[in-house]
Amino acid sequence: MREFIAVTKALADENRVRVLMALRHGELCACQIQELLQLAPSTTSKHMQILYQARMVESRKVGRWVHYRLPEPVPGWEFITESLDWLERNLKDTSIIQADDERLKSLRAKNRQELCP
Amino acid sequence: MREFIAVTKALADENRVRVLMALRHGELCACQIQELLQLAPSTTSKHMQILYQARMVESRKVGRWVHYRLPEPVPGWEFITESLDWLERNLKDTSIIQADDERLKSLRAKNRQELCP
DNA sequence: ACTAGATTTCGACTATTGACGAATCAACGA
DNA sequence: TCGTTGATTCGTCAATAGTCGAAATCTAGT
Repeated sequence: MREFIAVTKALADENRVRVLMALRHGELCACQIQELLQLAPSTTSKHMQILYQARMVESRKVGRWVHYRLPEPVPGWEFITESLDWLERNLKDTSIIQADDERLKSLRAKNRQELCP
Repeated sequence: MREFIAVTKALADENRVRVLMALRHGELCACQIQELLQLAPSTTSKHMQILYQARMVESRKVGRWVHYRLPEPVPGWEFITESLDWLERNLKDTSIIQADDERLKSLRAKNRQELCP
């Protein structure tokens, strides 16, 4: 129950929901997430920490850069992937997410070089 | 998106999740919910208000008594019933909910008379 | 070792939220 | 009408949460 509530609390913020929706297209670097959300680096880091602790994202470090992605399905933790499916089904056509998806195209293309050199 | 976040915020509290799980067995009166949660009447009322405004519960008034129940499915609001299904699938076997279910048996039986005379 | 860049941690501030008791409102019965 | 009861609203407090800038940490290159 405690882990479940950690997930529901993680979902109770629009910026974090936007991050999860962005990650459904594939891994993103912390700098790309920060650029997407237009938040301070520290705020972005704090949000990612909450998602990480709720096991809603996984991360790997490449040099200075941290890449986040959605988690692999794990037996016993189906409620996490189910919640992510629930987000996708219901939010993929909303204007905020579609605007984010649009911006993500350029963010993913060019900012691999400019944002994460 | 705003309504969706209202739902995720409503889910971000254990007591409110417990209420929703309790309501899956059928309608409850405010006094029964209050008894189940062991919270002050004002706190209980505030929680139910949050659930009501997120459209996660419906209510009807009978004299002094207010009865709450889970909402009927409404086209365009599938994310609500989907969230409730998500709760049920993943929490019905947890100890907190099972303990609640046990207490609900007596609450539903006797307290129709003692709690809501 | 020094510099630069990315990220995290820290501290402060503001906003939000959960909890309570008191006050208020609505309904009911004498 | 008045007193009682159930529920809601209001006000207060403490805790939590989102945000920022500064500082610290980590990594890489020279």
